[in-house]
Amino acid sequence: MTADALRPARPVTLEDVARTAGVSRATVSRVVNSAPTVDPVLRRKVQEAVEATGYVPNQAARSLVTQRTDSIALVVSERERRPVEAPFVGRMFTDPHFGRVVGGLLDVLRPAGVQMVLMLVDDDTSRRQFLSYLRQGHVDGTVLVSSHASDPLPRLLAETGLPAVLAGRPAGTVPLPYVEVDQRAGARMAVDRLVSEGRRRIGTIAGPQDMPAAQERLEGFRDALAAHGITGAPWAEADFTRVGGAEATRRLLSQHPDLDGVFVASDLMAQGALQTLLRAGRRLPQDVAVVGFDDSEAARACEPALTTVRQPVEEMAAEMARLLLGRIKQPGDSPLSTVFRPTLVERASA
Amino acid sequence: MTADALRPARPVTLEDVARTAGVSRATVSRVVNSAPTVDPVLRRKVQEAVEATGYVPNQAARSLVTQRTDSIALVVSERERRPVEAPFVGRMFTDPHFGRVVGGLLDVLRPAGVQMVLMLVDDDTSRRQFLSYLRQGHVDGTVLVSSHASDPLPRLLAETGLPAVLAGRPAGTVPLPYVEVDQRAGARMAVDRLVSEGRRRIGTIAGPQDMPAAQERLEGFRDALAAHGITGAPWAEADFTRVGGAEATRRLLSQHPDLDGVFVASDLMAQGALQTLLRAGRRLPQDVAVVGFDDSEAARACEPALTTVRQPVEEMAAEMARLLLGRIKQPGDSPLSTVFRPTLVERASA
DNA sequence: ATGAAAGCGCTAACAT
DNA sequence: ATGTTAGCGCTTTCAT
Repeated sequence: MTADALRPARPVTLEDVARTAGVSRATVSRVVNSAPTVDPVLRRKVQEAVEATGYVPNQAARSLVTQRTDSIALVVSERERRPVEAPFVGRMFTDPHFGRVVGGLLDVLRPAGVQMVLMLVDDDTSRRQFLSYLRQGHVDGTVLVSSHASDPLPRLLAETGLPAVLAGRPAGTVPLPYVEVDQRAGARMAVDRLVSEGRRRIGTIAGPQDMPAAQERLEGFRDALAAHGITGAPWAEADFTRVGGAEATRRLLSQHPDLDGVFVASDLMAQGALQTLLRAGRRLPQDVAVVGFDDSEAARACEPALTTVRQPVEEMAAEMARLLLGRIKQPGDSPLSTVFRPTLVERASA
Repeated sequence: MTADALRPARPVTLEDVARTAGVSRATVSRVVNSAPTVDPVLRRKVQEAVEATGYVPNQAARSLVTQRTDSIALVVSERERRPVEAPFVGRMFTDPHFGRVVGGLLDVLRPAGVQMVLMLVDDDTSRRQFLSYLRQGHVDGTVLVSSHASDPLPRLLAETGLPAVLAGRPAGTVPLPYVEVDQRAGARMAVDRLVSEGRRRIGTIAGPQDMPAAQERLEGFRDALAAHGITGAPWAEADFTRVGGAEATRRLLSQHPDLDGVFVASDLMAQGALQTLLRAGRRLPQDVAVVGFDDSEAARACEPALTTVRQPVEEMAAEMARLLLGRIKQPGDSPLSTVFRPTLVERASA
């Protein structure tokens, strides 16, 4: 009946394990970090001591010497909100897209033992705070989701020289790897579908034209139509929200009541577009066929279910995590971006 | 033209600031941590030196000595998925609810300078990993979102004795504070609305009956109907997803084709319910009135827009953050839970 | 009010 | 292959 019976409140350290196993701290450290050069016998002994003591390494101490934290930041950068608007974070978090990105990242990070710190940047102060956080070495790298083209953060992030990956191609030229889907190819698939369904009076609801992704979807749309000999197709701009999509569709429809096909640059906006079309008495897809973009849950929730361009969000997020971990390991490697191929998911709306 | 011109790659430390300011490290530390006992003159000097050098404290070093990390974990605990199912994380992350919780938490954590680490627990391994992570002192506290009643995590978390707050009342008796909405009151509001609209043949689509929240919504529904002299109302159980809601409604409808009102225990399920009702040829709300629960974006996306019981998700999440920060500061305080009042949001479906 | 000095727990040379 | 030792950057007694 020794004092061992009651485990002390004091956390177990390397020292304790070393004493229990009858070896030095260095050896315990080697075993814990699975260094190759350890005698199998001692290794067993240490492993048993670790088990017996319930030892868990102290990350702060480890980081202090290794200069690594085994964690990365997922940074969501949004446009500053005016004081009138409510508290609580902006659009990104209420978009189902966000959760899927988190899921894809976690899928790669967890097996690698890397934690994810979630940060929101939406004004000068939070941007400054985030940048010091980075420079402090709080995290080993960053995945940045930036939602607007005028965002200075991608460039500032690149200037830190620290490992980072962008979700989507940035607006200007930023020397940072990014992951995205081939926007033009996606738009082309949508158009081809509409045309093959016999539609000729085709319009589009585009996303915010200060965002590269939205621009490319619009350009891809036009190029694809041109390939079918159609030019000057009508379009309206919206903000990637459902309500925005509904309003833009109203504008488009009032000017072009004879539309028989619409490419909507996001499923959320398409949800709004369907509402507007239905209320305007159009039958879907008989009178107007609609193709969305994303293949989010919203597409399935639509009535009729939405034919849409699938963006493999989770796979893309997983790739971002892989790219980032790679750059953390080999900071010298040249920044390699990845572009995914979209696919068309055929449902009822077109 | 000194060597100062080119800032060294080596990060600035307390030592550097001390030298620049001509004081000891201790004094710099006091200034940085705004200790009261510092001469105003020295304080200025130090502040200037901090500014000049661009000093940022090293969190690892600080944590090592303070035993605090200024970060908390947001843990999502989900039921283990069968190997057949795809990789990538489960339901929680694709639920718009999740993003709103994140938003509410961040709203309180950011001003407090506390970071949020996102973790997913979905099997024994990840549960064990999370618990060591906690015991290692990686984070100062935990917000746990547990999605199923059989989850052992709330109890295990309580047993660590570390600061923690639960999102929603736990299944058994767990000595941990929680935040939730008054589920029964919410169900009563829904029923009262349906009854006041003249409905008498009322049914409900309940959530998974192993979840306390789902149970209480069902009980509240029955109690409220009883208060109106209605008993034996039909019900069907679903899993809080849109598809599940659609199927459950089909079952309910086939057995009770004369229903004229339905309380659906979540907006997502209500979205599915509306689809089923519409396809069954019911006019909404003339033939069947529907009331949902949550007031999520899904409610607005419904056609017709969904009358629903609003759960102030962001406010509740903010309260969780406040509770947790309080317990981190005063671990002795008794665990105080908070129950929020729901409100009815009137739209077109009832 | 300030400084000197002792660690916090760990890893990585270096020595053996 | 193993142990010894010197820090990593910071806070916090303890003197002064």
